[in-house]
Amino acid sequence: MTTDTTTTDDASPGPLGRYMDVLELVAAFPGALTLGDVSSMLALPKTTAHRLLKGLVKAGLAREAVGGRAYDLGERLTRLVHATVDDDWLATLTSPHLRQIIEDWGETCYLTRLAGGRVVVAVSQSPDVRWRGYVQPGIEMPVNAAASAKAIMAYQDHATLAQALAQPLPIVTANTRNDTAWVESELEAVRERGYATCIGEIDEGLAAIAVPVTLPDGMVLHALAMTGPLQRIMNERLPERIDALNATGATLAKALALGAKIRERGAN
Amino acid sequence: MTTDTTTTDDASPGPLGRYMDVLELVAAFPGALTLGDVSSMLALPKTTAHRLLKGLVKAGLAREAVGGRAYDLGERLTRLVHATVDDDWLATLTSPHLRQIIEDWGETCYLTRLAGGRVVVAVSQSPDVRWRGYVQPGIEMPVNAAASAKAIMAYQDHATLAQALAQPLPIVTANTRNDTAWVESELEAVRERGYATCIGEIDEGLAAIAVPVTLPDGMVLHALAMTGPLQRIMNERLPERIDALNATGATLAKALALGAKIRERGAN
DNA sequence: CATTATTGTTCCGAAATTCGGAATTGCATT
DNA sequence: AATGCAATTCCGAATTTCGGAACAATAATG
Repeated sequence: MTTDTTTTDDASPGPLGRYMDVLELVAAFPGALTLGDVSSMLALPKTTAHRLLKGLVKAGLAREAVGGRAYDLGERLTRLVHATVDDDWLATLTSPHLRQIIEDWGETCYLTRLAGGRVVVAVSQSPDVRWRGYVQPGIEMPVNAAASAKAIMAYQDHATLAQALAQPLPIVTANTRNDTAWVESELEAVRERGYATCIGEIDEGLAAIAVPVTLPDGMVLHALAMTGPLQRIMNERLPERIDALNATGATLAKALALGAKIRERGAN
Repeated sequence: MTTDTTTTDDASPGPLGRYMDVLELVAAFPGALTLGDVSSMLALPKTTAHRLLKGLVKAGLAREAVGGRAYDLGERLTRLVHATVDDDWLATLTSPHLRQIIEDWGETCYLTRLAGGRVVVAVSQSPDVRWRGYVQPGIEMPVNAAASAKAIMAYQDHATLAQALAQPLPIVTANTRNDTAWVESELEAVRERGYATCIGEIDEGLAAIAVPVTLPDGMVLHALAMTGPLQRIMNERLPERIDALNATGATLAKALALGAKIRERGAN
């Protein structure tokens, strides 16, 4: 009778829950994770672990390593992501420019884009490997906290903005605010200054600045951002940083527009 | 023959089969696929489609678009891939060099690496978007056909090679051979010439050439390859191409070794 | 503004699946 | 040979899924 009420319990792992746990583990130790490892690390009976792994393999999410005694990720998984995220060509197009910023400033910078009403990271470049985990392609940037999201949302029509604000806005640190009025005032400030900030609203010690990337037709679908330790980002050289971002942003806008046109031409 | 559903039936979709079908569909129309679409396209009852979609959402593989009336891919999916394929830093490191080749030769080129006994694409750059589908990161290169796989496998110890040859070797075109003896002679030829070829063995009209990337310690874990239409790749300028690949390969070897060292240092 | 289509969601019994303990096979080491 | 360990198969009990039908919510229409 251990089954509690669980009517429409949102917190339940769902049918795929354990499969995902295993998959996550496989991803953590690709090509080196054995059945026994899964069994003991997740405290699952050997039989169950075995069935889950085989299920993943059959689904194409995982595959057995050549030795046969280990598992790693399946092709289907990577294919799914790369097929969907057409940020692929976008990365090719913009990486050099982002790298230029790194050389000049030594800070992590990234390009975000509006996708399905959300702002997600499209391309990111960092001088330090340890930043990789922070801004990964595909990660969503909340409107009420991230500079890059503010920079984009400040230039959307009312409907898009309203939808975004209707979503639950996360509270991450003590500096995060999630009341609609505040967000709107923040966006107004962005429109006045021409750039957006995130001051300890996602991580206490970190700050980010972002500028909108305005396409030739006047639309803003992307933002270019730079992030790093709060003191270093928000120091007296801030105006210079903004100028640099704006300059690169203008270049990117042209490249993006051209890229979209070429891509469209090929999609017949 | 106990029952109709045979016990170890390899062709069965498995428990995740229908989930994957739905996920595939979501990936095909990200942010625009509605419940009804899934239901009718996969000929599933509305109820079933609904349950599958919710399951995917709960697992983090999909998520509802902001409007609430559509679905797109979840963050977890992209995160899994990007976290696993630590080709992430590798891409950062090598993309510029690959792009240089594109500028010089106008052909698709890519870097493969040995991962868990298989050769998989790590980074790929192409002048033409339409090539994207061909060589995508994560895709496996068969030892008996792909130039990049031959280039790597030619320099592995006997055990590794034996394991690779023990795998089922795919026949893709009329030019594909999959007998072990032939593969070994092909690898011997690679060691003599210093480069590997794939002449219509994966696609009738396409060819590829690849050189091993020899790391400072003498190990070969990567290959650098160029691919394109058969007549264009295998023409009289072939020696020049090989030279170009070798030159870039030497550069990459240093960069890779350094990158690995840095990465190792940070993993404490 | 009322009405009608359309789409998304909940309910629930029947059916099929998973669950995991125990026994078996296969592989590598001593 | 013999042993130890990991992977796999077997199978009854229990939980889950399956999908038709009713229901609710939203968009389209008169």
